[in-house]
Amino acid sequence: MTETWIDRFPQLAALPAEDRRLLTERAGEVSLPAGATVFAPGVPAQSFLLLLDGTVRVQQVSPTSGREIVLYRVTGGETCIMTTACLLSDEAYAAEGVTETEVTAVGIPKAAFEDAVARSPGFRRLVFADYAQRISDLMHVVEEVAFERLDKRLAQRLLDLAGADGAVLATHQDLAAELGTAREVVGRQLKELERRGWVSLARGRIALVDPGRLRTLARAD
Amino acid sequence: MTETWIDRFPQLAALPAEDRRLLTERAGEVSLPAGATVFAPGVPAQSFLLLLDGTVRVQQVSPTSGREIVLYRVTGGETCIMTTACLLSDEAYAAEGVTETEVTAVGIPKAAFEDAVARSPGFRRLVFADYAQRISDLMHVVEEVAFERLDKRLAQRLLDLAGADGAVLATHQDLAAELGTAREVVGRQLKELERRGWVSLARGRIALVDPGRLRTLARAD
DNA sequence: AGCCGTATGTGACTTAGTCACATTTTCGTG
DNA sequence: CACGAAAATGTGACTAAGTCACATACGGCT
Repeated sequence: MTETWIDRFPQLAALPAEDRRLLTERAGEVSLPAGATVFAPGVPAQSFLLLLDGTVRVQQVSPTSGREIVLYRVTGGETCIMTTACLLSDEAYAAEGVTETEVTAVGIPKAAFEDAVARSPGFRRLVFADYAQRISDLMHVVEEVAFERLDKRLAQRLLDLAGADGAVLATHQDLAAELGTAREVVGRQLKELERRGWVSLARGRIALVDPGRLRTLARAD
Repeated sequence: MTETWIDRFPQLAALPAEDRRLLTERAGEVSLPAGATVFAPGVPAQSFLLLLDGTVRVQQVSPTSGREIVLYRVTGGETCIMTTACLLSDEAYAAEGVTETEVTAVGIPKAAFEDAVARSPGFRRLVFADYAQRISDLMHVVEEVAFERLDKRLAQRLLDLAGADGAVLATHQDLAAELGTAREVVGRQLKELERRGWVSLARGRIALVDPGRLRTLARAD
């Protein structure tokens, strides 16, 4: 038997052969360049999406101020419940999904998805687990925005976004959109972190000089 | 055939008799007094809940400041996805559900729920639609907290919470918990609304004197 | 009438967001 | 290589929101 995408996900690979055939037979692999819009308000989705490689950033855009906030990211092995939800219930969302890297994914047509949910307990578990995860993510965003201080949230984001070289490649505007705040505010916060010697700033790049201190700030009550 | 709870929900009543039996046979009606905790962090749920009467308020409590914010309300005909999600994927939530009125609900055991999801496309649609609705609710909260002004949000809440007599029975603390802010802030906002003659204040009661103006404020960009 | 718990009020202060610009950096093109 | 445009960042003055530490006020009970 040939190696298929399904073997790359433990929960799916563990399914009975019958269930796996159900999925592989009717699913098609798709690939998207970085920066592509996966879904957006007013654009109905037509298939259930399971990511293989890359990441999709899901963000909400303010209808009024034009400000943005990142809700969560979808990565390999995860499903994009926004498309699923649109597919299954015609809810209109104010969110949009954008690929951050090149992305390969598997698209399962609506009918095949329904079949799989009906016939495969394992697949069902996967889908529900993803919903639960996203709800958890959203609640975490609410908690942060409503209750946490911005310096703490920024420190956490910098740590999350840092590459292997300990630097974040992002503009102040990018970070403002991560946190749902304004560019100037991020600029001032970053300058304060630089004053303390915890980061060093360059155009489009923030080097984390003292990740330890940042971590302490991010964990502070 | 006797009238059962299932007949009260169009989506469920429309199911084939077979599917309906699946649900009614193994489900039990429960009833809770006002103010009861339906679920809370650390308390695992054991059945899928479908509300018949009353409302459950789902809120998030800040681990740090002790502040709260209301996420959404579950009312008749809706399911409590928090319990569902816990049931199906062991996610730990920071949210809690509290009955606001006396509540009657139907509890469907995990196994029966799984069966129904597998066998009944209509039931499946109901469950997924509820998930979609809650995700939509949560995104709305994020949008409000991150992007909207407090006076606007307060005006909207007052209109939402007003009884038939055009008054809201709530303390400043209650309203602060609705909006995820602090009591003093609500107090000041209310006083400003009173100064403008749009509401009149009494202990534990806010009378909406000029709902039209409040609506305009709530809709303002 | 006096008491107690709950609800509300207040001022001073910090943090965050807004607005209207000024300045700097980068990069492609002539 | 200079030039100009676009993108990124800086700044000050101001408003909005949240925090803290209290002071009062009210309602119902004994």
